[in-house]
Amino acid sequence: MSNITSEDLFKNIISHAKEYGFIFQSSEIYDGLSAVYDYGQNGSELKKNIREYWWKAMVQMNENIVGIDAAIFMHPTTWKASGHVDAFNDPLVDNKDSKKRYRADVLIEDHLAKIEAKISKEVEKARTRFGDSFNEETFRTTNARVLENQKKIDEINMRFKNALEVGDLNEVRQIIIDLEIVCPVSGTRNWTDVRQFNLMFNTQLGSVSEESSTIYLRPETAQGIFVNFLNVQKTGRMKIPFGIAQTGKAFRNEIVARQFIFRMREFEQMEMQFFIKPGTEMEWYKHWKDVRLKWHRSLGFPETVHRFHDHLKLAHYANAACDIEFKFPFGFKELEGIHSRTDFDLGNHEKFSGKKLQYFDPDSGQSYVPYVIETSIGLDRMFLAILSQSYAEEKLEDGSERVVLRIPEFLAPVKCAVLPLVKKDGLPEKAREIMDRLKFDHLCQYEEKDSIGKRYRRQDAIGTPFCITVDHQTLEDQTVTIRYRDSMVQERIEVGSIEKILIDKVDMKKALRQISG
RNA sequence: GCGGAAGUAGCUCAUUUGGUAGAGCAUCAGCCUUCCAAGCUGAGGGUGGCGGGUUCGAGCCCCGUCUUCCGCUCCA
Repeated sequence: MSNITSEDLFKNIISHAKEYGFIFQSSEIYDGLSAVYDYGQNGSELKKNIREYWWKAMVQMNENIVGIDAAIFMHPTTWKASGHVDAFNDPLVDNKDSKKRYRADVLIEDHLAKIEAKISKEVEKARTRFGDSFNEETFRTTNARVLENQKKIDEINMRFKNALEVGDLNEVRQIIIDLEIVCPVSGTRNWTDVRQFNLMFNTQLGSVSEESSTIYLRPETAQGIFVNFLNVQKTGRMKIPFGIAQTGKAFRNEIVARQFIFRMREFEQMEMQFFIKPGTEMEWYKHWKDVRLKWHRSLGFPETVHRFHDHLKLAHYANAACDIEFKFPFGFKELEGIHSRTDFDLGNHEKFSGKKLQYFDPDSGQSYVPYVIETSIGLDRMFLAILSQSYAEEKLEDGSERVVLRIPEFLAPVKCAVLPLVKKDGLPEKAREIMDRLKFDHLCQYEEKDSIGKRYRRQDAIGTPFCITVDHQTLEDQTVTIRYRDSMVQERIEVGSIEKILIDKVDMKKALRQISG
């Protein structure tokens, strides 16, 4: 459809996802939960297949990459070491007029700096007045105006410190109001409440609340790999370079979460941390960029839907970083990140745990903290990429319309539908017989309700790549028609050859061969 | 988070100053038997997002709340 806007298209994809059992809003009967979604009967299959394809491509196809499955709960110190506790724990306040958001502590500190500047000015004035005989120390401890300002600073500091310690955000707001701090943009004092935006969800470990300690739901899976670096390296006798892969849920308390499953509070990551010798990071960085792009391209979508986006402003842990972006209906957006994380994580875990996280290099006879190249892809985003790229509204030659999901065959939720042309004359029995054989290899569906055309359309809508139709001729010569989702072409094939043909067409092997060459 | 819009059956939508809620499609049962949706008959399904208020009476008016969408803002 050429005249459909991308906004409408995206809306249609979302309703299609719900109508055909791919994605439901979480807790919908209770009005839903914002930015949390459930995968339905078809969605969970597609998601599982994507995960499996990633896992095979990363772990099964690479001798030097192994997988783990670390717990979501981790020791709280993990997140101090990773930088998540400090970096994402700020009290924020908005100015209602300018709509600008500020860190409350920064506003107050800026105000303190202004008072501090006043003091410095007094000191400088005095210095020029008194010349060589000037004693700054004495001046600072005796001058009335300096003392008054210093007293102000101390009082504010004390008040602010207390407020933060007891977590009294109203008091923080009151400080801003009492100090008559204005917004640099609007110049007004029209402030919202001060709010704490924590990136991480926390919960209690321990059944009795008084004895319990606060732990976090992991905001990324990577740290589960880093804290197990030594365990895996030693028990697996891994030699650098080697990688550890993991898929699993992560949780982020997003301030604004939107665009369907693109940004969710609970989501699944597929990550691989590749441990290397320091100094070799740029070549490995390039290597994994190439490898990962190849993986994406192996799905057979047009090359124009992917592009690299290099990060100019780097995160605290990285010395090179880029995204593989995908052309979603709402524009190019990050799908996978490839980061050169240096020895930031392992180094910090060494510091915080007091354990040596080093690798002994037998060639050089030296130990070092390995550098890390990370590949990190959002499974839910990958799901959305495949869903939106596969979705097509078609006008057929006879004037009718169909909605079809051209999901790569080996990822499709249902691989094959078995359909008796009519619901009598022994055709259902024959179809059941075929179904019972195929189900050992693939997830298949049997359908006998409604006209054959209607059933084909239903299978198109969930992306089933093949339909096997049993008709009267089948009973005579043991042949059926196989009907292709994308072309709608039908062929007559022998019943006995169905299994072989299907396996050939839906096997993941073909795609894996493509990326391993 | 701020501003705007919306929420009626599984879906798309009606119900013209407030007077006991309807259609199409879908679903289910039966009939028909036909290789690309839309044949016939019948049935089920809604305390109008939720809570409160005004009123003799609220899907409709008012307030709150939840969810979604759009714009802004934020994003390791």
